[in-house]
Amino acid sequence: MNYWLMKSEPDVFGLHHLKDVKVEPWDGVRNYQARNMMRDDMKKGDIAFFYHSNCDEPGIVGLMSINCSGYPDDTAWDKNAKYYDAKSSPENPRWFRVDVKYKKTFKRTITLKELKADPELSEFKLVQKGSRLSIMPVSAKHFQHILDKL
DNA sequence: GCCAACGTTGGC
DNA sequence: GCCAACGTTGGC
Repeated sequence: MNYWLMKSEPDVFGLHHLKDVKVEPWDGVRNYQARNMMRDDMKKGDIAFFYHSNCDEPGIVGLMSINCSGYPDDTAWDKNAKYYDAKSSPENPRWFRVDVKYKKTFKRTITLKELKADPELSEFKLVQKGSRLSIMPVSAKHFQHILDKL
């Protein structure tokens, strides 16, 4: 089983939204590195941190599980969709998504500030300079270490 | 294949 | 709202 961290802006789609709907496609990702992870590496049963970005208190707010491994993101060929991409088609899909399932809301946010201050997490991509990946792997060791902060 | 211009992300 | 960092695009 693998561990992940996935970012979302709470004003657009936050953990509270996922809690309401339980299961949701993680669509609209238009970045090749993130796509490759969803397409090739994410498996049903994997666990992911839900990270709130672009907000007052950026950080990890809870847990979800991967409910379905990667499959084509059909919003890419929906002309009315925000992330429409003319180069993607049902015959030759360029973008992929997974389904995520709500698992848990933490009692408090594990803030980015806190993660950055932890020397044991210096190798964690999230805290490294200029990291903009919206989806990233988390080692089992880092995952447990972060959970232990609660 | 280089690289300048442009767009996006996301912390602050 | 600013801007640093990074990814993508497209001319050459």
